Amino acid sequence: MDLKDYLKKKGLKLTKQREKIITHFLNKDKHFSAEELYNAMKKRMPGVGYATVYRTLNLLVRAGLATKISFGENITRFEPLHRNEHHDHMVCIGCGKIVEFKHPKIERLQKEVARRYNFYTQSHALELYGYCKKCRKKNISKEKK
Amino acid sequence: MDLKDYLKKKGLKLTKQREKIITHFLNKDKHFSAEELYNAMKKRMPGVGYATVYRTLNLLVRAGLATKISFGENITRFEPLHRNEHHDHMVCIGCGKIVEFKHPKIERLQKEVARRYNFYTQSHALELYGYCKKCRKKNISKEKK
DNA sequence: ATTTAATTGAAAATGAAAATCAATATCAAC
DNA sequence: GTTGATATTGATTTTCATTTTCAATTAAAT
Ligand SMILES: [Mn+2]
Ligand SMILES: [Mn+2]
Ligand SMILES: [Zn+2]
Ligand SMILES: [Zn+2]
Repeated sequence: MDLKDYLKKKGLKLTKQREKIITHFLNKDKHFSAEELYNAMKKRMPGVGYATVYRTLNLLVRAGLATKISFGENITRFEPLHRNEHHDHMVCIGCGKIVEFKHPKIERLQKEVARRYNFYTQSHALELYGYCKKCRKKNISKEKK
Repeated sequence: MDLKDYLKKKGLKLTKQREKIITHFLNKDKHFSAEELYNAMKKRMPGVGYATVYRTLNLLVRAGLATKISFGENITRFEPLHRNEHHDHMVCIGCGKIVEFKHPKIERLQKEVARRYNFYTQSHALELYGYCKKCRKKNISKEKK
């Protein structure tokens, strides 16, 4: 964990709640919303406050250990960055399932477009919205009724 | 305008404010936020209410003449759909400028990935965040100071 | 012109996220 | 280990974007 380095550098403290929230967040490989993470933490730390979860999540972003992402809902989600492998997302609008994928060729073509427009890209977001295999099947059987 | 068809079909009415808001929105080729459009309309229709702008924008989405998009800010933007040509976006995080681009090859590769994962794509979002040429220059000259 | 239902603007309500603040916990210095 | 400065906590309030409510107004079909 080079979180400790960050905290020391900034004169911040490692509290019990931070430790537990961060451990939970970084271990589960999910795209947590603040609410989801809060609910998960309540079970292990009944006293936690909502605000602490928000604060910790933002701390992780500042420390470079997480990023904010949004999947078309009007809520912010957070994604651990410790694996540090860039990827994009497929989001099932039926069940909410999120599938990660990599596609180097697409990445390359994105750079190409940017260059064409004299645009200096810092980050990008690519999301496919649709139905996963399961939800697709469900939809088809519904339509038949 | 096949907006009138939609209104008739749904038993809705074409009011003065709707007419003006919609005309303004569809003519300017911008990615309006509700607030921006409200401010633009206030000048032409001092009495308009904020709620009416929101309602009209949502009406356009329901009618299939606009879509909601979000560019990483925590506000919703609306994009006219009348040209009906799909495109993706480059967003300048310096000046807010939005550049539209098309890249059929990227689109094709997206479909390919989806197929690979048995994912049935309904829509997608691809946004490049970075600096436009102008803002790039500004940044460089700042760094030198 | 009459009637009916949709629409409007103002204000209140909502929901996610951030800010406030008094009480508490961390941790570096002793 | 104790102390003390200061960062953090949880509860609460505030903010901000968006939606809802509601009484008054307006569109448009008859
Ligand atoms: Mn991911
Ligand atoms: Mn556009
Ligand atoms: Zn699904
Ligand atoms: Zn710019």
